[in-house]
Amino acid sequence: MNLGMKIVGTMVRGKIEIKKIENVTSRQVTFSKRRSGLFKKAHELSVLCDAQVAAIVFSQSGRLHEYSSSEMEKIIERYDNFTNALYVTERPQVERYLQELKMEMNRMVKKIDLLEVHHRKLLGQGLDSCSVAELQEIDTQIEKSLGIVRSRKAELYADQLKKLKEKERELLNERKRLREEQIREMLMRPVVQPTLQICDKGKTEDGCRTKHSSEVETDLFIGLPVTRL
Amino acid sequence: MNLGMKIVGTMVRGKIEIKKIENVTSRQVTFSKRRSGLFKKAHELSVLCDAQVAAIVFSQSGRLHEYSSSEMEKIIERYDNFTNALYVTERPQVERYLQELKMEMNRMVKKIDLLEVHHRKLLGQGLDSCSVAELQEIDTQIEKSLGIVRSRKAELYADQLKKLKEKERELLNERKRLREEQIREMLMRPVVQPTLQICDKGKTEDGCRTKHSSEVETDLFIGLPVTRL
DNA sequence: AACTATTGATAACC
DNA sequence: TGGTTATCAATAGTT
Repeated sequence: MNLGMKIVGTMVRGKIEIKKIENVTSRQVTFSKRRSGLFKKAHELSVLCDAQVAAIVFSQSGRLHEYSSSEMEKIIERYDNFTNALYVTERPQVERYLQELKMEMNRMVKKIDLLEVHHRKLLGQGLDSCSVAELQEIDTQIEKSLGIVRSRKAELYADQLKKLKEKERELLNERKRLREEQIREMLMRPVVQPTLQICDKGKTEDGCRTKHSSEVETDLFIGLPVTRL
Repeated sequence: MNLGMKIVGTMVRGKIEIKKIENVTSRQVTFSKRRSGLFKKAHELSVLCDAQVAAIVFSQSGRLHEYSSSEMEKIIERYDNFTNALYVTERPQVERYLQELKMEMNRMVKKIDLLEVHHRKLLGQGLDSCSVAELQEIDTQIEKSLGIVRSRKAELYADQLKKLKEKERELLNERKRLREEQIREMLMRPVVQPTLQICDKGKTEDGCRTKHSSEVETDLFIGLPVTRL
């Protein structure tokens, strides 16, 4: 009956290209129809196949439309499980944890403040707000500390002194022992040795030179014999 | 050609009831076909109407199938915005935030430790690990602090002293002023007053008696006239 | 919002 | 799975 009204050409009634509908009214109508169609299909799928189905649609105007065969949050949570995202239901736990962290930080800030105030007072800063009684207390405290520090210092000095004395004694002993050994060696050594020469003082221009404050009258030169040109 | 094969009764080919398909194979086939149909419809909706569309489907076997016209996480995030849930995509942000908090806490812990160590040293505790140089430094610091505290104390004492002296002077001035005023009042008072009588010395047995070291020879009696019987 | 010609989807079957 | 077809469902264009 409507044959005469048919639009000429290939564009027959009902067939459309899948591309954005430019006519606003037409687009809105189509959106409404197809949206309900989509949700109907989603529902049928969920029922027929016992599947969990969710569909979320934001219209161009920004309005939210949704279908879900069961609670949407449950489905998104399940989806998140699959995609390793943060669970929606983790929120309370995360928030509790954040709360705890923040409280802990507050405690620390307070502790730092207290410490710093006291610390500064011990350093003689920010005393303007102190009463005489407070000042007296700090004075007492500092004096006590000074006493402790000084006695500790004295202790350390005494220790060091003791150690130095011990070392001195050791060194003296060592020197004595070395000197005795040297003399013994000199006396026991055969008169002629290949790598050992007796030189006159100051005659070596090169090589190691060892000098002992000993009673031995000649220096000993240890090493290769000096080649004289 | 297939007419003879038609299922008898009302259930003609192509028409089905929307209820769970019990035949497993049939259900799987239907699921597959309808799922792709759903996604196709979703896609067409998004293109035709310039909408943001997402579809999430869990098959009964637990497999995830999804369609989204743009990034799924963006869509879910937008959805969460509407429903006041924790954004799925917040996870990285939350984790970064947690990291920062923890680093901040570490910094604070270190600061507290440092402060406490120094603080204890200023209090003369835990000096065992200190070298002589450190001890000397602490000694110097403490002595300096003691100087500051004491000068502050001295300052406060001086202040108090000054204030006391001022008060004393004020009190003295006040006393002087009061006395002078009293005298002035006495001198300026008229000689005869209804309530003022001149009496002979010692003659009044009763009433108030005021005695001034003045040149006035007679005493002044202030009060009701004595009734002589 | 309702209508209907037409296309699109899909159940049943292969 | 993938293809075919009869049939029903969806919907574009219209009222």
